[in-house]
Amino acid sequence: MASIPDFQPLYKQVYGVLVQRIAEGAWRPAQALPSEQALAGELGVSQGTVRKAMDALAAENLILRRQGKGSYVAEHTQEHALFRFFRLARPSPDCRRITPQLGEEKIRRRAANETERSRLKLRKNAQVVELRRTRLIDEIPKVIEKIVLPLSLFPGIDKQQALPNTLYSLYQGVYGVNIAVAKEELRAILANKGDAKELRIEPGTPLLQIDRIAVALDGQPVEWRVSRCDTRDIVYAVDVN
Amino acid sequence: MASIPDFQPLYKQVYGVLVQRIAEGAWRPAQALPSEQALAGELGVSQGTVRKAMDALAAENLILRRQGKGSYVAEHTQEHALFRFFRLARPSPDCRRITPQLGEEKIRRRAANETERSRLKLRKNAQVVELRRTRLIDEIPKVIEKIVLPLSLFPGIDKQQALPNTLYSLYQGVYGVNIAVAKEELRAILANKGDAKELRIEPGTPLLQIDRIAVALDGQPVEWRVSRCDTRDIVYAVDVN
DNA sequence: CAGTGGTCTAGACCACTTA
DNA sequence: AAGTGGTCTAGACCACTGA
Repeated sequence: MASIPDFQPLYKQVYGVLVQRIAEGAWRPAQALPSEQALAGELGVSQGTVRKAMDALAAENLILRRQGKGSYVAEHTQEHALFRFFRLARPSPDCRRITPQLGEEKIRRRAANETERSRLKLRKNAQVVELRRTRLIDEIPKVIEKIVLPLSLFPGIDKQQALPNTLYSLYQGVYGVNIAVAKEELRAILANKGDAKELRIEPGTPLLQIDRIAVALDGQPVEWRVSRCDTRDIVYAVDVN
Repeated sequence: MASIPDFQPLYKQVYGVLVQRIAEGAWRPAQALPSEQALAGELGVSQGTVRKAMDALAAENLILRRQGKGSYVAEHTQEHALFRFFRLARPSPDCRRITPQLGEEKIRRRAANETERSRLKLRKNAQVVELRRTRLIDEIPKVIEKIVLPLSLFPGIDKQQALPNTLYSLYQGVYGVNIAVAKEELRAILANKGDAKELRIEPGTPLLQIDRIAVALDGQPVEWRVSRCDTRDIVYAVDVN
């Protein structure tokens, strides 16, 4: 009768506890979690149950397990975070992933507009930080990015010097914000005059626009990013399975 | 010393056996596999080991498990296959998936050109079937597709009447070809005159081009598909995690 | 009711890491 | 050598399905 969200299996409860602790920053990135035995003892379940929960965490790239060493909160290192979210590659049959360089960068603080409040679920009068930058491939600008962040989650990020290539490691390391998933929407558009100037191309060149909302472990949207890419020499690569 | 591909864990061997049997069509789609107990007995391992292998199969959508009933080879039904590979949706905040209708269709048989031989790993003189069709959304053509198949894998497919909306269920049901993954490459292009006519738009409209190679369970590329989409009202949606 | 997959436990042994 | 995760087993009980 009761349509209460029914009791979860033990291993899912354990999973939930661990996610919450990671989200709270109980264990810093790259720091070892307690061993399976220790957690099993603390939580009063068998080692196998903890294992199943931790295997699920590992499958979602939330932790990294290494035989003989231990389990670690997954670290958004430069390399890692790049290839997790940056999906541009050379077209087949080459298919090599691309490591982009950073180009020009402008950052400013301002009030959120209506679109931003809606996409990022912000209150009226919320402040955001807007970052615009270009990314270069082989020294040539190929991507322009507009990144919008709620200032409340990232206080003083606009005063930070030298933002890294992959912001997600900064979010995680400095602000304790772990990105769980990113929802992307792709479409084809035409370069306007501003795009054309920054990318050194003709207005009217087709561009791939990637509209991304990054969602943290707790389900809150924490970043809105719109990228425009010149895909004449590179492609956006996905594996569907 | 020996860098021989080392012995696999038992459950991976079991996994391999099961994949092979599915690929061979030992169990037809929608037909029940033997129970965990039965397989464990037959293969001489414990039930837990079979379970781990089958859980992996389920995680990859190769089989479907249902408590109380049994495990089934995943069926590429219309609904299923559509939402697995057809990623067009309405832009946020709506986000509903789109079910496209079928429009015009042309099919012909011919020799493979060099690009096709390379993409599909075909021999010289190989024959292919080329299918061109449009897909409608709300009665308006939004996508044009060019699909190229090796005739050797799909004999007589060009004589088939009434090709379904989702070809993958046909490949699986009639030809025993199970699609394991699809590798997609996306880029922005401009509509040429032919595109424009079929989509009833102006030449020079930006289109999202999706270049997909579908790979079967045995690793063979079995379909090359190039889709061109008018993404002014719809988007290609991806979740990255 | 019997049979299925889902959960949970307990314990064994192995492979790898570090000291 | 001690501690970690990885594999494997055996057996228990539960929840769901269908005859």
